Amino acid sequence: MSVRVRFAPSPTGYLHIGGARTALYNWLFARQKKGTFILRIEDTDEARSTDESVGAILESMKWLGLDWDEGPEIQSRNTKLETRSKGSFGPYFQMEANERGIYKKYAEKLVSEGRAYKCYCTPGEVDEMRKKAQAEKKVPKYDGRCRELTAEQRKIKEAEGRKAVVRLKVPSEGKIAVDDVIRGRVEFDNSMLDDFVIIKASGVPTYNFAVVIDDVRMKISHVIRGDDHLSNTPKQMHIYDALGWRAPVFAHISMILGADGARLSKRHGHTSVLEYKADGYLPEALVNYLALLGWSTEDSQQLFGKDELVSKFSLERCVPNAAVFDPKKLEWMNGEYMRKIEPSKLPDAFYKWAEETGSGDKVKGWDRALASKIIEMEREKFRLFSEVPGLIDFFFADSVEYKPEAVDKTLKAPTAKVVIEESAKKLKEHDDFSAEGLEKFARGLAAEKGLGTGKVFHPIRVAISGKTTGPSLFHMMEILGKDKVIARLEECLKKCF
RNA sequence: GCCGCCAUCGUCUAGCGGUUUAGGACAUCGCCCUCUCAAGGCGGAGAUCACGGGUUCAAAUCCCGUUGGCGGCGCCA
Repeated sequence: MSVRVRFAPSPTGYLHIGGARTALYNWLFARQKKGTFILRIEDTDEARSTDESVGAILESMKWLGLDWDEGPEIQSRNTKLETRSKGSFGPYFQMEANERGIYKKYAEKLVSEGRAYKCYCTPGEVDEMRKKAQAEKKVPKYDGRCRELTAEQRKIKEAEGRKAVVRLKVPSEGKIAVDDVIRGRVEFDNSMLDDFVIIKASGVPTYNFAVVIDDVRMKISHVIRGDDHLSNTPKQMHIYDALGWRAPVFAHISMILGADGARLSKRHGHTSVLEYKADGYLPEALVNYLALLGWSTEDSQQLFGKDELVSKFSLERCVPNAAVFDPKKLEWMNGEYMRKIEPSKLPDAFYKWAEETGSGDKVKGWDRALASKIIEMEREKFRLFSEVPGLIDFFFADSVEYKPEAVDKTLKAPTAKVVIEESAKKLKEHDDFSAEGLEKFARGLAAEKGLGTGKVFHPIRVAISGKTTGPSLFHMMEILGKDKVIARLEECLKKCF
């Protein structure tokens, strides 16, 4: 049997971290098994689905490198959206299938076979039933009053102008089992369930119904999805049952939590994949981190190339417990991936990021060739692209911004002033502005004044950069050049003493 | 409320009855390297394996219960 899996997001918001991990696990599994990975947009929520969300999801998938293998030819629909993966096809959309009457066809089949029935109760009436049941400390359920309606009674309801939903007949006794790769066999009492809606009054299928129909239509072999769906699975099992279909293999992966143990949400900071892109994370790093959130190898390996993830991933080694998202570790990992980028390619990668994320204003006015040189030199400092400007912009500034802590720490030293004065004066006569030549100069100055090298190096650093951190002092001076170095030393004498 | 899932260092996890003084990674702390920062190297601290009962010669590992966390109980997905 060939492996066919799908990622089925609902387009009601951006692709978030949890969804991205679900997509990744599906993708990894498909690639490893040489199977098919399908993207299916579950847009049956008529009120909340938006095209912007679809666009954001597709963009996120592409950025993460999670390409899908199948889908309808792109022609009429959403030509504005760049929806294609590697071929000339987009994702599947449930509303498209709905327009073709697919779900309705199956629902009618179930009705004609007596496995489902039309229900004319209004949402208000059903709500009342639930409230009443709850008041009696019973499971809040629909009471099945439309189950045995005669043709005559239906006619009357319809004449009243009532719109019907279709409900599935669910046995009130017995149990139904879900076999899950990660959790083993989980049993549910049928008495917990009611005759749930499979087709809404609008004619649109509900989530549980559409999922099952599509998973079967698309011959999905393994359903890998979030834990939050485990409680829905018995409903879906009853649909498989009623239709006489065999259920796929299930794998419910655990949830991702915020630091406070609550389900990851906006208040925990960034949760959308695109926000991570904007923050200057590398997709390879996010993928690696997400893969490790709930899955691991026996030797606790941390860094994986994508091919390695594909070959080593396994559903059996996914843990059943929820994981807390740790931004610190992601950041560390991103730094690892930054340093994996070939030094000569880092500047272009940075500029590409700046363009794509609209961060161009931060690099405005920079001499690109010079900036590239600096970026390459400072490559080990960067953990995120977004912190690059803050780390190197002092090279391009017209005047130095002196950090108070830096001034306190080094310029307060009694010898600092004379060091800067002497440097400014002597450097005017000094022509070798190579890093080596400058180091020789500074060491010479230290010897001449009988000072430790630190007493010379540090004040100069602060005078020309305004801070105690930064690149190697002499490389920094070389790049800045004679004129700027002297100007900044003089600026410092005016401003800081 | 009912049902379900889960429970090992602060965090991600290894562990699948004896080889464990419970291993790795992030974070944290210290030392080294060093003109600063970063990177790197070395080392430390950090978990009576949620708690309580069993089963067993032997339990982090198996079973039951309690507690706690999370999820679900929609004409949302």
